[in-house]
Amino acid sequence: MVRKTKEDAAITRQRIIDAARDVFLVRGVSRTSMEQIAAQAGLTRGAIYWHFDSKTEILLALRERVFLPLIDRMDDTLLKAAEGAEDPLLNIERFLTETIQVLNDSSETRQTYEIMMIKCEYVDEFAEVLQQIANNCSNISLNIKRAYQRAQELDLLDASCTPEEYAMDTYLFFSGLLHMWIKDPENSERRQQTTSFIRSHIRLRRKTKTA
Amino acid sequence: MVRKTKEDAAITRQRIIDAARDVFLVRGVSRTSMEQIAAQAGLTRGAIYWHFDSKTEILLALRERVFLPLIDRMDDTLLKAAEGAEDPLLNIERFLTETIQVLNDSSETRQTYEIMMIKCEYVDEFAEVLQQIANNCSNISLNIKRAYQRAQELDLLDASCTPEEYAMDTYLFFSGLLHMWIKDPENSERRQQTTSFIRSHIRLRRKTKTA
DNA sequence: TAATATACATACATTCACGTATGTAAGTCA
DNA sequence: TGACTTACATACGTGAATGTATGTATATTA
Repeated sequence: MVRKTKEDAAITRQRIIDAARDVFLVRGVSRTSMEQIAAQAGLTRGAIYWHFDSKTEILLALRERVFLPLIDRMDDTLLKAAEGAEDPLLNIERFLTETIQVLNDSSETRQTYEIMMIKCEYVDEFAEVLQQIANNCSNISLNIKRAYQRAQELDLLDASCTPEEYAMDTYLFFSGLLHMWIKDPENSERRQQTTSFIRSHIRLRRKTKTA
Repeated sequence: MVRKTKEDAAITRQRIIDAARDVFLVRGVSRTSMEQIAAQAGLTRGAIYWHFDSKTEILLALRERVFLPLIDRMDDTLLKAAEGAEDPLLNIERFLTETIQVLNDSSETRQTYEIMMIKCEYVDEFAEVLQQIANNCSNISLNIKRAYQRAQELDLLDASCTPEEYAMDTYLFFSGLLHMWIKDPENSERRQQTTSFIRSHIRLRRKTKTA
């Protein structure tokens, strides 16, 4: 069994990505060798070098496979919050909850996030990834702001802050929440309270909160 | 000039740490070799191996030198917030502002944070560092909670959330703020607005905000 | 069905970083 | 003042990872 069909090759490629994710998670990206990835995938380095030019490309493939769908999903939810007829605050809450839910449901996503957050060094070729992430984040930030502006139009917002201020506060909350969630051990108390944290965060912003 | 006095040796040790910080920041911890650190410090690997057993020990020394003082300072400020006679909310705000101020003023602190956040992989020996950081954070989190409880006793808190909820929200805000601050480029717009972000975060919690 | 491209495995050469061993001049101490 | 220790520099051996070159059996295609 040497030469495979195209479908087989696609499966092999995915096997490599999955294997890399497993090894990256345990050994960190830098300390992971091509040999280790190959062994985990039940292949040799030759196979890996045929599918990928370098370890960096594997990591990029790993990232694209998880980040892009999630970013799209987040953008969608937030766009609904900004333009939909429904309660924008509820939609922002939904955006936060859904994102955490994805991490909860998909171990692939969860592990990839963990690798990108605390098992990877952003230098040289990888500095640009940080820039891409920043771009995604600023887009999310913008959409959160729009949603809050919509909420203000609907007179749902407490008057103590501007939509811009609420948006930044929520963005920073979200960022902190992701980091906490990833770094906390599985089934930790805080992880399970996440939904509650999100609810109180949103509750703070509602006009009728003292009613 | 070979053998130095004890003071000279201490200076050399510090030179190594400073050099390591410079190289770590550019090349990342894993890609940095002892040789590169030595060159940056104007020494040879022999000197480094005399002062440190491994690269990990240099990184730990680098961390201790910056983290411990900052953690102490944060604990102090928060303790004052929880026990002092002054407005606890103002003291929480001060805690946030002061911490960012340290990052602003001390390039050593700023660079060390950047290394720990995005130029370092938390695996093997370094997994325990993550645990230590978690412990520090949970202590900070606890003190924030106490400060909010004190604020509630003084009837300064808006009633929409409990002190625990406010504390977690502030902790997550703080965490997100640090990450944003470190990742943003120098003199970025957001970095300069940090004080404003903090103010509105605290303003949200004040009872008299609608007055 | 022959030619060619594909999907790997195997083999090889090179580099690089590491740890250690050894050298050495100056400081320290009795 | 001599013996010992310190604070490094230098030299050496080793393993590990890398990239590439080559081999090869099977798909694919004309």
